[in-house]
Amino acid sequence: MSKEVQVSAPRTRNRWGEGERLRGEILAAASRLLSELDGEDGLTIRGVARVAGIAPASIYQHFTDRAALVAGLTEHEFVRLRVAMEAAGDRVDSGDVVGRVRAMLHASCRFAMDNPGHYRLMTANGPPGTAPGVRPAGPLVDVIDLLVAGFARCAAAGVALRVSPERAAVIAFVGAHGRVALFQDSAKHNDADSVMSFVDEFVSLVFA
Amino acid sequence: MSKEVQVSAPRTRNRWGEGERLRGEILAAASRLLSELDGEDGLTIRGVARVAGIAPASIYQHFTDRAALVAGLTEHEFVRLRVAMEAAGDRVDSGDVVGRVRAMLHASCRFAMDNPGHYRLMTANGPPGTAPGVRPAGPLVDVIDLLVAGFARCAAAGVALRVSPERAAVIAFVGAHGRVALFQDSAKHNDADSVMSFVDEFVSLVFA
DNA sequence: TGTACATCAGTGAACGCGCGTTCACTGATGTAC
DNA sequence: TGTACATCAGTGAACGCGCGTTCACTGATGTAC
Repeated sequence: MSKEVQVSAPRTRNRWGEGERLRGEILAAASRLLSELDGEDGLTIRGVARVAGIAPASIYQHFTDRAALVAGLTEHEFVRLRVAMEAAGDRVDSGDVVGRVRAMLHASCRFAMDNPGHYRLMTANGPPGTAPGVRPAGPLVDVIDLLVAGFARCAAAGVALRVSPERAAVIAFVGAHGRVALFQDSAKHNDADSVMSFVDEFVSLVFA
Repeated sequence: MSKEVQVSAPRTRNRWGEGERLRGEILAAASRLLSELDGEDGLTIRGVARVAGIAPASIYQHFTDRAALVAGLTEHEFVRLRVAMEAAGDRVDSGDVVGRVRAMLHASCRFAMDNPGHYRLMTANGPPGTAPGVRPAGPLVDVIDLLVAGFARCAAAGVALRVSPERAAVIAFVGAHGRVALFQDSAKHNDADSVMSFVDEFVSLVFA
């Protein structure tokens, strides 16, 4: 696999009042870069600028420094993940409550497998330390809340759970995450089918 | 927290024929460095040399390049993890088959929580891709095999499992890993007790 | 309508830094005769 | 026993590189009068 990264054609600058568009282009370039070279280390100001076809200095009009760029990208990708999970859930007949949960989990696995670099970035740096007693916030919690709601619908529909919906959600997500993360680079164990069936097996464990 | 890293006192060189000792000192220095600055990026040849109190060039007598140093450290830490898990298992009465499995899992969680940098290094770069059909090898598989044996002893002792011992081992380890990895930086959710009880809950799911 | 000025999007060149790696070396300790 | 040489553990200085960041700038487009 080549380490070369495609450099865009020379760009034409945005028109007056459309300067904010470059922010999006920068995030898109960063996202592309992270897909090709996985690992946050490869995600440099200069590298992103090269992919975006702009001068490194231009990035500083939209992000105060490298950390802000990485944070911006992370948030951007979390939105993508949540949207993908919700869409996958909605694609399943609303009567099939268990199927909806499974579909959301599958979507998160697919996201992780399709975007290993992004996923690592998103999960490597967890949410900042949370004071005890306070309900933690952060994008990860939002994702898990999607699953909590899903399991709660199962319980409401009369599907017996061995644990609470909150617990089930954490167990399922943690399991899916662990599975994908641990065998990320193992060709044999990370084909989509075996991951999905592992996750299904996992889910079935929380049901009575 | 200070970013300063304690620099050793000027060292006295090893005696004739004892040059190999420096290899161990280098690994120890690298390990220390990884404890204080977590993240593989901080693990530089020059940084390790500083901590070890030697010249950067000296590292090249024991490791061909930075990658070899990182690989050496990884292997070194995997040995530590396996030893810790085995010792924890042996500390439990051999009649308590379930307790032994739990103890091994707890030991792996404790290792991960005490050495987040090391653990990330060990699990971030999974084993190299394995050809389909071949049983994958690698240090991670060795760790999981410890658990497979543990669950197999449970089954042999008449404790009913909902899945095969192999499956149970993967599920338990993946769950523990996911739990620790996902909430690594979240103060509220990563105190030892809550991790251990989460893992116990997890383990109980695989039993009938 | 012209024209001076303000604002915008974006740049080129330079800075200092820490990095991995190489190379010829130093000085102590062993060995052959 | 002496002495020449080999081997060892480890070093100092230099190399070229890519990085994050800054700063004064350029040229196009809008606005005030």
